Parts: sequence; structure tokens; C-alpha cells
Amino acid sequence: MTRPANDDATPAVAATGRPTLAQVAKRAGVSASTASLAFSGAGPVSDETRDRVLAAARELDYGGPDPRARSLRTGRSGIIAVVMEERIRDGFTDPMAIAMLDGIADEIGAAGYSMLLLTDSPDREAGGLRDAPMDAAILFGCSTDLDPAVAVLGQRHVPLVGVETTPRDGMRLVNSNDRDTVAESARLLSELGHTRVGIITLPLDRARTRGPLTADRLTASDAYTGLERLAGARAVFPDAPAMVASGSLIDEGMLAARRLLDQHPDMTAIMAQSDLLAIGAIQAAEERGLTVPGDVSVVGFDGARVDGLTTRTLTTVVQPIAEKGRAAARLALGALADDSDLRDQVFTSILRVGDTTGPAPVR
Amino acid sequence: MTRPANDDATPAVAATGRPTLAQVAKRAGVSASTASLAFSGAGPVSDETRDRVLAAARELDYGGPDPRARSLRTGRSGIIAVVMEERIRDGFTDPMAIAMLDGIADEIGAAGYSMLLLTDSPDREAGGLRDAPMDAAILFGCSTDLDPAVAVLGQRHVPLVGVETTPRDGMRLVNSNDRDTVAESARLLSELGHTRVGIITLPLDRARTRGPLTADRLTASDAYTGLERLAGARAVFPDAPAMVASGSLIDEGMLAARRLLDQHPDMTAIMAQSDLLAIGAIQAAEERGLTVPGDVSVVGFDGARVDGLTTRTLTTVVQPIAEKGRAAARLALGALADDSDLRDQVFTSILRVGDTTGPAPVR
DNA sequence: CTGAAAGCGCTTACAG
DNA sequence: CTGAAAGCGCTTACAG
Repeated sequence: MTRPANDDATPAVAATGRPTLAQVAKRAGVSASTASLAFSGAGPVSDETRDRVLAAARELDYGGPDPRARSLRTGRSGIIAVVMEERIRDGFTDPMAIAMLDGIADEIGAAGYSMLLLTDSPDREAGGLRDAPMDAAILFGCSTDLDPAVAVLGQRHVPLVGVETTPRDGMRLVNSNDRDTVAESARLLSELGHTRVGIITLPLDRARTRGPLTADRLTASDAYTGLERLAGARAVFPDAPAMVASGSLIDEGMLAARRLLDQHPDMTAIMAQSDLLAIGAIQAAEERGLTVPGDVSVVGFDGARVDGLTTRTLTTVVQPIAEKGRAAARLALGALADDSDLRDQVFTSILRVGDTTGPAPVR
Repeated sequence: MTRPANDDATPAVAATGRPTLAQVAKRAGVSASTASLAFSGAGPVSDETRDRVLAAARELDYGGPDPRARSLRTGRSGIIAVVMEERIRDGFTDPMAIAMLDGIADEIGAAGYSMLLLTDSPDREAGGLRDAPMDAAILFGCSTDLDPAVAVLGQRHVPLVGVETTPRDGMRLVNSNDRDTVAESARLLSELGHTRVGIITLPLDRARTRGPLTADRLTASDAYTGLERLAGARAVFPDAPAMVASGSLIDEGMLAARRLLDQHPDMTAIMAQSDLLAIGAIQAAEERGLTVPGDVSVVGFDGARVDGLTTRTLTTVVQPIAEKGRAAARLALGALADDSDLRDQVFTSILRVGDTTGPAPVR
């Protein structure tokens, strides 16, 4: 196997240092078009020719067509961005976020796309929302303050899909009927005789401020998920006091429940906006000698398996989280394919009664 | 403000449907080069000209230069890939993975780069490792079976950084001295009089097979992290029985510890390869009436705060996980900048003695 | 089945 | 401070 001399006008090495398709074609003695076809399989190429091209590629250590050039030419980058509003650490603290991401990755990967993880900081000078290549974007998080990101991406004409967000022009939506299902779980409590009920909410602002939910904070918030679930609870218990957590964490649930129980010692039920918060609430109740559900009933939200806690079955709302992720991905992919029957999707969550709710105690 | 008529040869609308820089330049009455400069700020442009260009962009609803074209021209995509060997759900179950990703995102974002999340399936037809645009890649996970991914990426001439992986040609490394620190924690146990010690390891194969660690499984495994930590423990306790967990989870720690304690009722200490596994081991001990550290000492690894468990301080090895992520990102970024003082980095983890270890009980 | 040509949308020397 | 020209590396009609 002697290597043919490099005796042509094409530069021996591209500016980048990597070999190019043109060089491979030349060495294989075919045109660039044929070489391209040999790699993509998009057109008819004889086996013999294809072998020659692939051999030449091997000899030149060519790793395949450059995705940058390809994406310019085809108009597709093969990238779907997932935009979260917070740092990775915060966003992924919530197991629900992971599960949803998993659903997204699943569907996107199957379609040959990759997932770009972006943080919502439109002020950042370069990179990120403003500059990253993407064919579509999925926005999610705890749903506060998405507007700047939407503006930047909208101006770039990137098709947008929102998960659990306020409806917006030109943005497809994936939601679930949280408000209704939470109301249903509130009615369950009501039927069990509970009247003094407390609420623990997800973060309601970007700063994740912890503390009692005042009227001011309520009007100032646009955290879709938290507000929807709150509305569901208050549809049944209009005056229920609420404590805002700074994240979906067991520790936060404990903190919030302690304050709730301090301020309202006669409280007989707690509605938490996530399972982790609910577990924290149970721990807080138990640490002051209250039994669940004997003295206090606790309702959660999510229906996730929680690592390390196999002892009890939470009364909770089970949401199809991975399926929501998959639906968001399909919507994003569909927007690229100009799929005309793209429609907003509303998923149904289901109330699952476990062993953490019971009749209100008679005092 | 009347809009000038479109009276030129440039097509009114690009093939993609989005306006182009050329159209903006034309409308502003400047050359494409000047328009480009107005956006990038890379050269001198008079304020007046820049304003005209930006105004034209606004009128045409131009969202800024197309990243695809830019990246072809500049040779940079602005993307750093992070490659995990498993599905998102599995990879991110481990809070350590999240913390590291956070460190990576931090550093990458500050440099104007974005993070592409890839799963290691080199067999996938399109997309992913083979086709996604990227300027460099960081590989991590529980470190099994990275070779195919490395081969694909290497052939594409993508600079590679491995975190906790076996050294490989042409790949920068970020590691920590796990083996030594685990050995140190083993010596602590030894000095406390423990001789019958059990080990709970991280997954040792891709399938995350759970169960006793046999000689066969040991030789078959190439899970860098787990093997290193195992070697540290066995340096002090050569014959310590080990149980392989299928993930870094409290539940898994419980399962493994139960089996360990069943098979070796006289065991007085358990070394777990993660804090979550250690917490599970504590729960397993306590559920059979053993006290920690009275009857059984437990050592962990990671030094992470675990949500919902504020009651005790684990004896563990604290590793600078986010810092490792940042270092990996700097290495990747450095490779792009042809930074010549790029060197493999070895971090130091530190043994932190908590309240889960004590003298071996006299029986 | 193969090749010649055009062009995706930009940025960067270079000249003025 | 501004413009004309070249070219990044591909893929896709189109013609043969």
C-alpha cells in the first residue's frame, strides 16, 4: 500500500488542521458530490466507489463530514436547546426535572437530535441563548421570569415549546391539569373533615425566597406551577395559610412545616406542592410528637419514588412527568418538520390516596 | 418612517425564511462586512453606522448572525459536549454528577460556551457523538466502557477531557486521589480496632449489576472510580467482602448492607463508596437493632450534604466535586485555545471524621 | 451511478 | 472608518 503523492491544487491540510471531504474525494479519485453521497447514503453510489471513498477517509484520518458545514448547508443544526431558568445545581435538585429531561433526551435522541443545556441569562454577553446554534428550544423550570429568554429566542425565530408555563404567542405548550387535581386532593381532605389546612408551595420567585406567603408576594409572583397548584388548594380552602419553600427539598418541607405548625398549632392537614416537601412536612410533624395521619394529614405532589423512603405511601398527585418531557420533545421536533397538527398538550395527573391522609382528629 | 422599497438583486427572503445579514446590510446601505462588524464589535464602526445597521435589523426582524454560518467561518461552534455513559435518569441520580455538571456549566458559560449533553451510544445511527457539533468533549460517569465513545470522538479530532477515567492517549485527565484517601479511612477503622470490614461499591459494569463482588466480576470490570476506591479499602483490608450496588442510592446501600450483615454477622464496619450508600448502610444496621457507631461503624465517600438527613455527621471522604468539574471545563477550553500548559489534574480529597465511626465493639 | 456548479450565511484579511 | 472579495466545508439539484 503506497500512498499516492499529494499532487493537486487542493491544500493538503485545511485551515482547521483537519482533513476535508474535498481531500478525501480527491484521494479516492471521485468528485466531492460522490464522496458526500458515500458518507450520507442520500444517493446511489456503487459499492466499489463507496469503499474507495471510505478507504481514502481512513488513510487521511478523516472523521466524517464537518457538522458545522453540514448544518449551514442543510439549515439544521441537529440541536434542541433545553432552557432552565436557574443554575444546573438548583434546577436539577428536583428529581422531577431530571425525570423530565430524561423524557426529552429519549425522544430527541431517537430522532437523531442532541440536547443543549442552556441557562436563562439573556444578559450574558456571548454564548447561550443569544448565540448557541439550535433548531428549537424547550423552556422549563419553576417557571418564573421566562420572558427575556422568550424574547431573545423569539427574535432568533427559534420554535419554542414551554412546559408548565403561562401561555404565550407563538409558543407551543405542555401542561397538566394541576389546579384541578390539587383541588381534588383538597376536597379529599375536606371530606375527611379537615378545615384548618396549611400549604407549602414551591419557590415563587427567582430568588427562591423562603417564608410566609403574603398578599404582596402572591401578586408579585408569576411562577406558573406554584401558583396553579396554590389556586387548586385555595379553591377549597380559600384562607389556608401558605409557606413558600426555597426549593423542592425534604429539608425545606421540614422548615416550612415547622413554621406552619408553630403559627397554627391546631392545623390538621398540610398540602405540599411536591413529594419531597411532603416528606419534610411529615418529619416535622413527627419530630414534635404528632402522628401522620393520626394528628396531621399530609398530601404531596409528583408521585415520584423517593430514594431512602420506602416506609410509607404518600397521598399525592401522580403526574406523568417523563411523558410530559417526551411530549415537549415531540412538539419541538414537530415544529421543525412543519408538522401542522401540532397542538398544545394538557396531561392528566391523578390523585393517589396513600397512608398519609386520614380523618381530621376530634379535639 | 417610510420603508425603502426592496429594489435589489438580493433575494428578499433567504431560503430559510429568516432574514440574513446581507439583507440587513443592504437595507442599512452598508456592506456586509460593516454590518458584520456592527454586530460583533470586532472592528471600528462609527456610531452612526452601527445605529443604522441595528435599525435595519430591527425593521427586518433580524435576530443576529446565524450561529451555523458563523461557526463554519470561525471554526468554532461554541459548544462543549459532556458525555455520560448512561441515560440521563441514571447518570443524574447521583447528586455528585449534578454538582460536577454545575461546575462545568459555570466555567463553560463564563467563557461564552454552551453545554451539549450527550449519551454514550456510538452505535446510534445519526446525531450524538458522531454528528453533533462540538469544539471539545468532557467524558464522565461511572467510567465503564468509554472506549467506543473515545474512538468516535478521537477520529473526529475533538479534544477530549476525562474525569475519573483510565488514562488514555491524547486525553487530558481530571482525577482525585481516591485510592489513597479511602486507604486512609480504612486505616482509621483499623486503628479503631476493626478487622471484619465490609465494602459497598458503586456499579462496576454497564448493566449496573447488583450483588456480591466475585473475583470474576472484579477482573471483568473497568469502572475506574469504583475500582480505585475498592483498591484503597483492600490495601488495608485485603479480604474484605464487597457488595456491588446498582447505583449511588440510599436504597441500594440498604440492600447491600443487609446482605453484608446477613452473610457476616460479626462485621463491625462498613465502607461505602458514596455517602448515599453509607446512609443506606446505617439504616440497614439500625433496622436490625444495631447502633452506629456503637455496634457498626460506617464510612462514606463524597462529603455531600444529603437532603433530609441533618441528624448525623458521616465519617467520609470529602471530594471537591464542583472544582473537579470546573477543572475539566478549563482543560477543555484550554485545548481550544492551544494552551500549552495544559496538564492533567489530580485533586486531593480529605478524610473527615464524623460521628458514624467509633472503636470496634468487644464481643 | 457520477460530476460540475452553486450557494448555505457569515467573518476576515486586505485595500482604500 | 468602510467595502469588495474570498472562502469556511459541506449538500443538493441538475445534467449526463
